[in-house]
Amino acid sequence: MAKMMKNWLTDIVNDSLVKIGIEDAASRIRVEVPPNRDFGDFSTNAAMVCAKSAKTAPRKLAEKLTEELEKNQAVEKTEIAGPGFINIFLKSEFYTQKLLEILNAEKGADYFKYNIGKNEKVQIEFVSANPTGPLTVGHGRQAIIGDILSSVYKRFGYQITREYYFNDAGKQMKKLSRSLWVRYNELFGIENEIPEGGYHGDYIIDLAKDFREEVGEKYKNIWNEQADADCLAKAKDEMFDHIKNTLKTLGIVFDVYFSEGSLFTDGTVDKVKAYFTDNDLVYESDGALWLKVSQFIDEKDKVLIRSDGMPTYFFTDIANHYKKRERGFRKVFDIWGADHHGHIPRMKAAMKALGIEDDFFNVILHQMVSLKKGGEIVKMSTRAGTFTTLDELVEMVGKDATRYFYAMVDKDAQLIFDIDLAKSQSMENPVYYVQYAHARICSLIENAERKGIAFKRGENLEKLGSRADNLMIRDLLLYVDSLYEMISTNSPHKLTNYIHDIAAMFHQYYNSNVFVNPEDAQTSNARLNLAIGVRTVIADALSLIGVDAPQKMEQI
RNA sequence: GCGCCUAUAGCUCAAUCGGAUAGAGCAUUGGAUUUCUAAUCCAAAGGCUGGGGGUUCGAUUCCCUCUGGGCGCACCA
Repeated sequence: MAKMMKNWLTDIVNDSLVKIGIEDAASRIRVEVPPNRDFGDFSTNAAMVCAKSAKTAPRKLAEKLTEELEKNQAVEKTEIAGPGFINIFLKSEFYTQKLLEILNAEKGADYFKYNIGKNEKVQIEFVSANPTGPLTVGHGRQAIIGDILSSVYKRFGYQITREYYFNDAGKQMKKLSRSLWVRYNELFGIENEIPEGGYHGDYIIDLAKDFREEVGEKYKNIWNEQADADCLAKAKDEMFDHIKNTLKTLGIVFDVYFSEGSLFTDGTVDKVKAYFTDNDLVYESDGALWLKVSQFIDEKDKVLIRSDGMPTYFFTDIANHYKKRERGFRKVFDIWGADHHGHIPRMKAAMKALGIEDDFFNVILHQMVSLKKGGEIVKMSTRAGTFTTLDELVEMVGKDATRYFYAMVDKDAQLIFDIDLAKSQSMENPVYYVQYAHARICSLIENAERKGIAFKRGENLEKLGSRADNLMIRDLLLYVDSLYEMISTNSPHKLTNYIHDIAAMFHQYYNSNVFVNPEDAQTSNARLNLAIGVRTVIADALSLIGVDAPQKMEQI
């Protein structure tokens, strides 16, 4: 199992601090990568942070600290800079030893594991679109965020369930079946109105044609319960197949598709209602049942059951989360678009009302996605049928670019997807930059074999040791750190940033170092080992992002 | 009116719980043994980090305020 480099070094720095008589600094000191590679391999702010309590000038304290630090076996030398930064250089032997660990790992994934989750059951719920139409580019964003986070949480030892929550009963589904029926009848020249809030999209027309093939004229001008049920079944099944297929093209498979309806049939909804009633958390007013959320947060009370007897979305979602807790999850993450953020406080209030632990319910919010076409931002609406679907997007730019592009933008920033750009210029997409680094290394190995240099894993590493070698390995060692940083902020873009940097480092290294030199087989082999270390990290990162790591790049 | 997110190079975005000279890609300009695959590399140019205050050794980051953009404020989901 890999160590997190920064933590490991922070411990070393802290040990040194303790030895010079400074305790309790562990939580405040940090080890970072300096902004300029010439400064050092790592740097720490320890002397600056501790100066006040030690009643010593930062640089003076730094002198004492570096003396202690240099006693460590891994440390080559230290330097004091600026207001009191301590820059640390580690020994080449340390780096080659670490490279060996990466190389000797039978599978990269095992070496890069870091078990902090302790097999805790965690659920990540995302997409969760009702089967009323194709997925939009907005759904795509949470599909990718959810999928990548799931993979990385798994890597950190959590038992992850990828869950899709859907409602295939309610009011919207009724409108869906009626919309289909209207379109079906149009095929016979019979005009009816698509219901208010119904579905106008072209995909309904396609469905209608299919439906006519299947049932002929059976429901021509006939609307009854049977027609409703058949239209609903047709629309729902087709839409769900379609959605699942879209997700599959993006490489996403859910562990559980959870039906909202089951919360009613298995008694969960009744149970939650009884709990609220018993604990005096609800009251009736205007014929509706209200939850006293105002007891918990600064908001007005909310309706659980409408005056017509139908439960609200709020209520079923409370039941959904109650059920999640009952199903044994210790923690859940819901990935929601920013348009749902108003829902968060009241859900938290409901969790409190139910006596569920504060850290159980978590929302990962992402900002909205819009499309740019012909230089203009396109507004999208599922119900009006004016949107670009996720399929269309994947079709245009491909799975890898779609995933990478969604992942690389901070979830808190709005994502504007420029369709024309994605279509016209593949060079625009940084995914190729990373993939190319991987392919380049593959071809290096091939080339070495052609020139009679048989690759020997883990040998000749003593030939490494240049500054460039050390820094390349240092960056590889920061991989697990970057994964950890990613899940501690739930931000997939940290990973794409990291791996882009690795690719850049490698491309630079490649241009100034010869890998395959028949006249110096030993150095060649050492560098090939380094290259394979890089490839291992890139391949692993790309697999977490869900992007292919090609052996060869097609030339443009 | 209230709440959440956001504002960084011409464009799309980074910047490690407050750190050193704010970095990449694309676009522009000039270069790289006709290659270990040039989807690469090197260099130049491009910034009062939306405006103004504050906190401290130090602010793109934290606080206040103003302005612009997105999204919410239902007996919709």
